[in-house]
Amino acid sequence: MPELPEVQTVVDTLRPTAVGRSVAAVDVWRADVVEPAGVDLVGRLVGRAIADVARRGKRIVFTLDDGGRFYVHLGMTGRLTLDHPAALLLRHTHVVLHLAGTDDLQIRFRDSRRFGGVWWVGTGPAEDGRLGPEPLTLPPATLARQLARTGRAVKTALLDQRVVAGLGNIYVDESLHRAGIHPLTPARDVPPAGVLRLNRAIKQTLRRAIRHRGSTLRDYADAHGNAGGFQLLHAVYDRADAPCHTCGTPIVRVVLGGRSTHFCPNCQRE
DNA sequence: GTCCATGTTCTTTA
DNA sequence: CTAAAGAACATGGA
Repeated sequence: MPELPEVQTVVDTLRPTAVGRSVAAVDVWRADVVEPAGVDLVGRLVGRAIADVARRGKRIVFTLDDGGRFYVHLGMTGRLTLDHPAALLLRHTHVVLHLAGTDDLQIRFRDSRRFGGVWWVGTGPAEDGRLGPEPLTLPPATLARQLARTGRAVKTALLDQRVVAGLGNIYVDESLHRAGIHPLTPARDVPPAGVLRLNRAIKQTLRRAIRHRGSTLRDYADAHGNAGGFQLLHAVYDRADAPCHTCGTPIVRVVLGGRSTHFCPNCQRE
């Protein structure tokens, strides 16, 4: 569910309230969503202040005032919300951070499928060695280099977080449509002009989605519980058989790498 | 009961 | 090593 625009929106709605606040208590209702297994999250967090909340790829990275870091990944159905203590504790709420202060606000992590979780990173250098470059600041030459490394379908390559960090099924389909590139094109066969268009398309698509606070198809909500609005502006995702907004040709849905893939057969030629 | 789902990782197979 | 395909994880909605 949550891809870069959704994660960025959560960070943007969480940061103003969370930064500078101390953690008064931590409830871990399900220890198996916390990694590495057995880490003392309560001991690491209680009494510390939150110095920063940021995004890296699809991760929501918290930095503490002692340099300690942990991140939340929302998986498919995860939510990270700010709640008043009186708010009903909903089913599948796994971790609750109690913030110090007169309002006793809480940051709650809730995830029915539990593909997401909380990862304690520690105080060492940022451990994101497996993540590729950030798409919003990606130079075209870097994208070209990343794509040249593989002959997989460009759609599959862009879903690989080691190639570019933050894109998921929605925004890969949307970006390829905007760039006029067929999703099955082998990544290394995308011509230089196509890489330039793709680089622009990815940035434009993501910025526009962030402006509309992400896409809510089912579960996604920001830290205040509000849904996004970008799903109403999708060009191809979840629009199989509907007319392409550009040319009217029915959008095609195929399965690629086990993921549904949407494209316009007229605007995106092989 | 069936199929599908915005993500990631592992196994199998080539 | 590459990479494709499939399964696995766990839950809920249609």
